[in-house]
Amino acid sequence: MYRIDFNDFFTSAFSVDCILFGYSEGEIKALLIKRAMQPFENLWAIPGDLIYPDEDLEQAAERVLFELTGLNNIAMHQSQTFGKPNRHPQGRVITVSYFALLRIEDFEVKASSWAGDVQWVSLKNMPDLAFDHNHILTSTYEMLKLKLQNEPICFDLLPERFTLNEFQQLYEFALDQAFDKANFRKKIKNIPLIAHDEKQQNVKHRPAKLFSFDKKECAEATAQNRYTFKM
Amino acid sequence: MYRIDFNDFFTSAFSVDCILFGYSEGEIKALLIKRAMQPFENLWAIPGDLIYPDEDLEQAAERVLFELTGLNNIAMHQSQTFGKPNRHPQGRVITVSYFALLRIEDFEVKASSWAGDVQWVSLKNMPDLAFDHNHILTSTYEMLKLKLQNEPICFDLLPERFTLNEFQQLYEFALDQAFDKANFRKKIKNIPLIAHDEKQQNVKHRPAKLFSFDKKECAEATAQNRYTFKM
DNA sequence: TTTAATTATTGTATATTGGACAATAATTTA
DNA sequence: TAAATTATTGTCCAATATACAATAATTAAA
Repeated sequence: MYRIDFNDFFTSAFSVDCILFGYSEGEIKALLIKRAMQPFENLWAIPGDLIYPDEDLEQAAERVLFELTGLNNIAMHQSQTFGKPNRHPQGRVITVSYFALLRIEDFEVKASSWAGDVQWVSLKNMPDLAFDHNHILTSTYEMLKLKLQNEPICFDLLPERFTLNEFQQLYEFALDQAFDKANFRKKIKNIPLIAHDEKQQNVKHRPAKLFSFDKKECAEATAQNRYTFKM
Repeated sequence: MYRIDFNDFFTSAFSVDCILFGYSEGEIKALLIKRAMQPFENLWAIPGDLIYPDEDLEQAAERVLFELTGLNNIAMHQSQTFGKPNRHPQGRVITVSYFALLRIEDFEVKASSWAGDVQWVSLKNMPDLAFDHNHILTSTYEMLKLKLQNEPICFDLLPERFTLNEFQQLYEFALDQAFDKANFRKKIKNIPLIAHDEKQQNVKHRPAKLFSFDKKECAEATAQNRYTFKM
């Protein structure tokens, strides 16, 4: 069989595209940049970058996130890989998409060298994006919904201590679906939470109790299939 | 030895690794090859190959499958992408894993140029594999279980017409879990099946009715979240 | 201090689903 | 014709889900 030389294969690049999901004003949004360079100059796009030759994939995703937001220590989750031969006009670039969930209020985005403008855009009002980014965004949102219900990623979005209402709202925004308060609390009974004595501050009504996530117990439960995040 | 040039990102290669899952004798197995070349010569490995520069990812996965089994028209499903910088001793190779479900009896595997031997190996009896293939295999099996319960991939494994028992056995083998016949039939009520008048042939007992999968109705139902494959 | 307003939290009654198991039906083989 | 085998359907009880109501805790205004 005909085989081209091994080194001839080393003519491609790979990139990560980082989809940052957040919610505010009752909508789930993605952080987009306005491209400051060709190709697709001035079009909105998912922030991403080529991966350095000695860099791990997840490491690259976290670097892009840091450059854009200054945020460290946010876990990025792998979604899917996109590699149609002509998806990038300047060469063969296969891209791995990663996503994270963020609290929009928690930080300020900074335009970086490769981004002229940065903005949170509602998924329901998405313009035409650069490259195949509309497709990547849609697929990754599906993956978010799938993983949210099968892995303990919900806690990446919440602050260390949170109220059960905040927990519920996360599901409501992400899945775009309303839940009954009382029933939601029943469903999460097998998710290991730690109840604290501490309460919400500075609210104009009865303050809610604060909870945190029991990571140790959850790791055990996960291994034994004892929890579910299915709503 | 391959040398990294930091100024040129186009110095990496991509491969696909194809995990073929099948079942026989009450066990779920993966098709492995014995490597006929360096590196990891003589070790068992997941069949895979570098992606040609003008080749789509899925196309590459299907090519590898065809070279190994002679099978066409089998849908390959993307699982995850693995890219630790040193996972391949000869250079930076990022690999995208794909999987398919097959009926072991339906075809004969052929050793190809790059495979000295080919064998179905039970997941419960897995030796040390080449590269990071044990890790890839484990992750991909988890993805199989996840997707089986969230997407209509179960029908890729079954023949066009199948009995409800065959349908049930697929779940039992893939998830490694037994189900009650009567209850299984209740659970699949929202999966759109077409009942035929035709029956099983050449069985030594009451023949079962044959069913097929209503792809059109399922596409609609999928879009509207009206079905579930959750067991 | 009292009361209205607001939200948190818990409870209850009913409907729906899940699981164990039994009953019946259809076919082949002796 | 009967025994054997497997398919298919039904039933009872337990568990879970859903709708909705009741109670509790707190703030703010009267």
